[in-house]
Amino acid sequence: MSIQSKESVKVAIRATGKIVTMKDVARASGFSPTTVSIALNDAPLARFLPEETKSRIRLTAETLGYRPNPFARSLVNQKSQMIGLMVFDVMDPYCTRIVRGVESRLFESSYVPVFTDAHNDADRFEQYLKMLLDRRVDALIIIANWLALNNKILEMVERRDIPNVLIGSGLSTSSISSISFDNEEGAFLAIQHLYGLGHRKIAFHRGPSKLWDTAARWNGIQSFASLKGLEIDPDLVVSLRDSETSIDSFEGGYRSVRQLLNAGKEFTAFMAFDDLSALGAIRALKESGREVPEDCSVIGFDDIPAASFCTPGLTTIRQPMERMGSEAVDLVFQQIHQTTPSVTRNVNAELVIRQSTAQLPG
Amino acid sequence: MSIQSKESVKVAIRATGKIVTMKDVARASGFSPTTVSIALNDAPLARFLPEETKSRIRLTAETLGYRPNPFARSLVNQKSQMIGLMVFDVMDPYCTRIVRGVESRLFESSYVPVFTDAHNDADRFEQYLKMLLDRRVDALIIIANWLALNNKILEMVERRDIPNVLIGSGLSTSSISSISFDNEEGAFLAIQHLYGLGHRKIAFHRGPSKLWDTAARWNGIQSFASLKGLEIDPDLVVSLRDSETSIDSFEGGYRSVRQLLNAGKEFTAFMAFDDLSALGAIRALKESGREVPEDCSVIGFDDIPAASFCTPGLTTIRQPMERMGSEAVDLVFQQIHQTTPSVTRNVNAELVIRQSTAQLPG
DNA sequence: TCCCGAAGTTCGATTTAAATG
DNA sequence: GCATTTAAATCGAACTTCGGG
Repeated sequence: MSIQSKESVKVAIRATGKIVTMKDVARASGFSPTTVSIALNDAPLARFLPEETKSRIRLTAETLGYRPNPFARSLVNQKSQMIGLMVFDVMDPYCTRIVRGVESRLFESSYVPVFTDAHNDADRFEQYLKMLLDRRVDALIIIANWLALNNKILEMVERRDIPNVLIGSGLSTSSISSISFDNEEGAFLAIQHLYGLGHRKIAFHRGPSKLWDTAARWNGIQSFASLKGLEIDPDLVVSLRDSETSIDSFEGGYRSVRQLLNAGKEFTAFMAFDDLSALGAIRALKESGREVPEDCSVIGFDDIPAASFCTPGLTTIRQPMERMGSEAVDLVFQQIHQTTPSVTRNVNAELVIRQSTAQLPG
Repeated sequence: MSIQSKESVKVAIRATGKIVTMKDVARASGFSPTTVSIALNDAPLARFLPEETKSRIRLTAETLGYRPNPFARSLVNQKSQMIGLMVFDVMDPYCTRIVRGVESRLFESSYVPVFTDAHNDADRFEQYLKMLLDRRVDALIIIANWLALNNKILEMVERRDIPNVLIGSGLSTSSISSISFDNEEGAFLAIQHLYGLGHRKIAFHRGPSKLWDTAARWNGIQSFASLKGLEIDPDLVVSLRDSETSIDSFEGGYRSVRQLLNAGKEFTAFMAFDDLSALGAIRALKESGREVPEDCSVIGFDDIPAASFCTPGLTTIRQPMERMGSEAVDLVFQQIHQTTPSVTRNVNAELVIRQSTAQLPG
């Protein structure tokens, strides 16, 4: 009786916001904390507990509104059930869709992402890395491009020996996993598309030399060119500057096309480094009185959201970013659960045809 | 001597990845764990410790590479140093910039955001809410629009009595803080701009009735109209459907304009509900052979990134989203540190003039 | 010996109350 | 009694070991 009345007090306390602990469940159910723990976690020993006991414990836990304290739990098993998500720039539409992919897959699990954004700055990245490590995240998912190549950072990750995966960088070592996109194939598809529409005088926009992707895409272009005997006019090749951050590439595309136009170069198609620079290119073309795609076809790379929202819709090479995100999660889970060695997984490119490219008249 | 050699063993162990605890620092420095804790945290009692002691402890902690275990710490002081960030849809460009704002301000503190994305789904939102609460986040920052109005959810937040702030919803109660945007002012500025350019036959695009913003913006429009004696032709008012999620509004804008055009309505300007629907409107106009802004001016709302990347650049009402994000952080910190009551803070609208609006000829 | 259940230790810190010279 | 330092309790759960029927 007195126990009963104590319990109703407890329930009243909970309603006022007090936290219910396992001990409370134990008291209320009449079992010891040990038994409660075993029952609620379906621990190995739980097979010896009669169903009656287990269900009674579960019931009281339920009615008391018991929720295990994650800190206590993490303290004993040394797992945070959190994964560190490191992005180089959320404002970059490229990141956004990857984040979505990561989040979606993570939601199905009991893990939760701790979000960090490096603002395209290596120092900030490093600080965040330390923070995440201090917080004992169970794994690291890194969306890196410009700054991924900072060796100091990679070494930090390697030394900690923490499950990890790099998204969107060709790099991978014996202790660093990565999801990489087939840039070469993507560029090949892009130029193939333009070529198929009859274009021969194509202007090319190379990315920043610092960026891994640049070389790979250029290889794709060259392999198609040599396959078809297409000549690439060096005068029609412009490069994005290294200093530019991802979001600046709009400006870069704009400037590059103006530069070509001012120099009086003739071309019927422009293959941009990415979607943002393609949009910049379109702006420059329109300002000079040229219509897209009537006077000049433009093709981008990435398939960011804006590519479909602009008019004309931008033909582009789609990176399956959401899938890259979810596969990254799969990869770190493998490492967490089965201590799998690091691997590299590759995803394919896809051509998305919209309205910015058209058959060359004549 | 033997102590010394033990220590070098310890250091060797650290190099192989073993974790250094406070006890290790105590042993190595020759003080008790208590003293170490006091010294490293600059606890009140630290003022009784001689500088000599403190610095020696700090030094050994440093050389041993000691990092406090966050779980143990959280366990005693019942604080996670994490804040829950709840977004209704990361893919929505509206969210992205707010996330940046939140992250930026948070970086300066020792807090870290746990990221969740509701995918515009109330159930998913609720599940995430429970997860975050179970994880004992110290506060909640919620970017909500469509689904914020779900009372069940708000009640959950209220009952938990956890520091919180809602971004982008007019709502606020005695226990829910919010950052709200002056939609009325924004809409006023927009129509004022069009009016100032000479437009009188303006088509309006109302948002979904479910959405708080819709009514506020409409008020802004009407107050300007009555101020200037401008007549609003009911035939030129179209509404976005409720079922549409944020990202669908492109389609909504497109359909609305086609609808007007098919019905043979005449208008020289179109005031969209948001940027995405404005971009949809532009597509519809161009497909019908109308040029923007020559044949029809278009104004958006929000100032998402794509607004500046498209050609013509979209004139729009800018919501200071990054600031809203960082102010949200300020608000929850106030609640965490000084247990301030809930408040509502308002931020102002700003007109951003680009190329999609022009003086009415004649 | 077989269930079933519990006491006690551990995780790594913070904090109170007390002890040392 | 003062200036320093520390033993011991605590946070909440998991797990190992041990005892009673």
